[in-house]
Amino acid sequence: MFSNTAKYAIKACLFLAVNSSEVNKLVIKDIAEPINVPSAYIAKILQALSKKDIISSTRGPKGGFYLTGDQLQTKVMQIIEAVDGEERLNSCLLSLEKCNSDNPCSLHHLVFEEKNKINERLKKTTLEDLRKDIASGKSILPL
Amino acid sequence: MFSNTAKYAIKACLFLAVNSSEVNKLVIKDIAEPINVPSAYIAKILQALSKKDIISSTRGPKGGFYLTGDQLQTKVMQIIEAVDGEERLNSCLLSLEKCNSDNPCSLHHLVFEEKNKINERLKKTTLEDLRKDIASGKSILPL
DNA sequence: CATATTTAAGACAAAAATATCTTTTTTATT
DNA sequence: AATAAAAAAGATATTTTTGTCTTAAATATG
Repeated sequence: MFSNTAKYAIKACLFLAVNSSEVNKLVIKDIAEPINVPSAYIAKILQALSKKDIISSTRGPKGGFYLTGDQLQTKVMQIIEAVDGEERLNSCLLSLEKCNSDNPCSLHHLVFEEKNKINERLKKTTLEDLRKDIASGKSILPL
Repeated sequence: MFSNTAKYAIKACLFLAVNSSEVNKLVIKDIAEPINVPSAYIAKILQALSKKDIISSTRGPKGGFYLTGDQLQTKVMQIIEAVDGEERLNSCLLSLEKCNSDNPCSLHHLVFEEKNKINERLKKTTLEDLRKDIASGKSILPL
């Protein structure tokens, strides 16, 4: 469905949403270990997310990664697109260039509606939403 | 969503469903070109599908690939699983080992229902079903 | 200002997926 | 029986994804 990189990115952002703040920054090691992702690799991903302003970072002693209030409003889809590009989730199941409802590939109607629903949710759901679910016990932090 | 290999496999099977029969076998070149997949690569995939009895083949002059009546009843999901393995479509979005409704990862409830619906359809829909859709103009052959 | 700590950047490495090439086996036809 | 056509099998090559390592830049603190 999405790449490993995207999964890692979502896990890391969620972990930051739950555990970080502007006054409680987290260093790479303290993110990588709990979410169970190679630390040099997640470092690269966090770097990319930071460059796209999806997360925040400061260097030096007492530095680390964190989310601002604004960044808690990031949609899950934005994270996915930031690392996987826009294509991946929106492309046709059979990779046809112009598959759409007027010119549907053979699997189009099998998945169209549900795929759209999922995409709509990913576009609507924010890190803050997910954080609340975790806080209330509705879901668990991904480890 | 699924691998390139799975997409290629589905395309090839659909092409066979529409264009082949026990008395009208197709050689690799005549499958690879129309569906726009590298012929040496689709050859390997067809080999694997043939070994799993999802398609049929005979060697030598007048040989080639084709589907039997029984094989037209193959479910799309069987093709996907034959090349991608069972994991890919059933695994958790965040790759948690034990994500389920009792122990849901943070994205679980965002996609659970729709993912299930899609999977159910892929498990139910046969090549013959898709062939009919194509014959009736409801969808197009993937090229 | 020197030092230590942290992310940023860039080069490099390994593994997996995708793709190709060569040889072998099967089989229809002459 | 010889030949040619086709898939099967296996080896190799390329590309992409995933992962690591090294050096540079920034910054807090003594």
